[in-house]
Amino acid sequence: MRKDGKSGFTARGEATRLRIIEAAAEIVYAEGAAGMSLDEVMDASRTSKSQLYHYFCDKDALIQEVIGRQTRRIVEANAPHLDKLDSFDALRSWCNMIIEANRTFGAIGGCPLGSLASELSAQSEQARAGLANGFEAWRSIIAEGLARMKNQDKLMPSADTQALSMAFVAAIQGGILLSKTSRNSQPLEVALNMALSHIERYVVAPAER
Amino acid sequence: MRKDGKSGFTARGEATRLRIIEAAAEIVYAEGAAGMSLDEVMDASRTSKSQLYHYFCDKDALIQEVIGRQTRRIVEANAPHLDKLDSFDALRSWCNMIIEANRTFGAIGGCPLGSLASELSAQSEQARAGLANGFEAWRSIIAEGLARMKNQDKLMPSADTQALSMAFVAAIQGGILLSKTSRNSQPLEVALNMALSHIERYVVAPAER
DNA sequence: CACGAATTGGACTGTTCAGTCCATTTTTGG
DNA sequence: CCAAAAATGGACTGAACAGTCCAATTCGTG
Repeated sequence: MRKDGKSGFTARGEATRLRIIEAAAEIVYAEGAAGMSLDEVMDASRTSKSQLYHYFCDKDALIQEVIGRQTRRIVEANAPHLDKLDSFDALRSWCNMIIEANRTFGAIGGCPLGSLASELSAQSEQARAGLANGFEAWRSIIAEGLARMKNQDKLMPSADTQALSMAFVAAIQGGILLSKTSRNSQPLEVALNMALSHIERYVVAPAER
Repeated sequence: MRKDGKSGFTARGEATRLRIIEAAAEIVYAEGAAGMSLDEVMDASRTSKSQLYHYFCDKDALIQEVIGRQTRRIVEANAPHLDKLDSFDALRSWCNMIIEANRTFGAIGGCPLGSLASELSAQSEQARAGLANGFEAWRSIIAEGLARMKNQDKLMPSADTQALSMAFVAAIQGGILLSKTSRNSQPLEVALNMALSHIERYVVAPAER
């Protein structure tokens, strides 16, 4: 047995494992965790039952991996924007990216993390904890971006970056949910405008700095 | 056959029908629509299979009734507060009611409408439409309350009550989702504070009126 | 190359579930 | 009180599904 990293799987095995998670993530996004059948995953990932149970101890374990993958994807998609947050305009353009992304991919399925959180938080403590970590990771990079703005004197010292970032995630989630339900991007736009205004109160006017 | 109202069922039949909807609503709230089995509904409502199919053409039709029931309950719970909205403080105390209600009943299950919307909007066009109506009914009574405040010169004429009410529902939904996932009421509180501040900008100061 | 480990194929099982069907009981209106 | 309609009981069916199991194949390494 060759040890590649610490996974205990060979390169081929690891590739299969990833293919399964990828396929499962898509199906979960489209049909929910309860709606995903292992047969569908087998078809979509070109694997067999024994492979599924070779790499994951049961369906719940696979769902848990899907949660991790979706968290990583969201953080990866947002970090580039948040890492160079240096003005209120930059914040606004990040919001526009979210609106655009929702229009393009999420108009029907919504936020992959939000949908899973809604479905699983009350059903599985393990899933709930994983999803809470996911939201926290997301909120955290937003908070860091805001903190950076504060350090650059773009935001007032009184701005509570922890609370502001949390409110932002809430606005995103609520907006996406209403947009998905009404099939209209307006609720998300309205919610993000609220979140932006909320932060705008703490923006330091150019003259002041 | 006696015609009671327009339902086509006798009083006993109508009572059975309601008992089924009530039981289904509780189970759906606890386990989701996909997680609800008809056998559970039968047990909880003390009915048989044939009764379920006598009153509802299939499971989807029953779920649709559950959506209607939950909408009505939310509107009924909020209307008393929103009908006498006459100050920013009244708005604030309505928010406190929401936080309290969430702590008491919804800490685990979240918002019955929000959870269903998240689960079903992408799966069933009929359910999505029903849920969109539900959110719209809720938003609408909030908008009416804000409009009343505007008529009483408590809010500036420039306040867009339609957009403000929509943002409020988004904040509620996002806050409830994060609170349910993190098992902490703080996200909901933070989100509602944001929504309140957002409206506070349009409050007419006592001196001005 | 050979041997053990990793990987894969796929049949099989037991359960759960939505939906069907027919028989029985209860109620209603004349 | 009696026929017709409404309401109910509950067995049954077929499909979907998670999970098990054993055999076959491929791969890595000495």
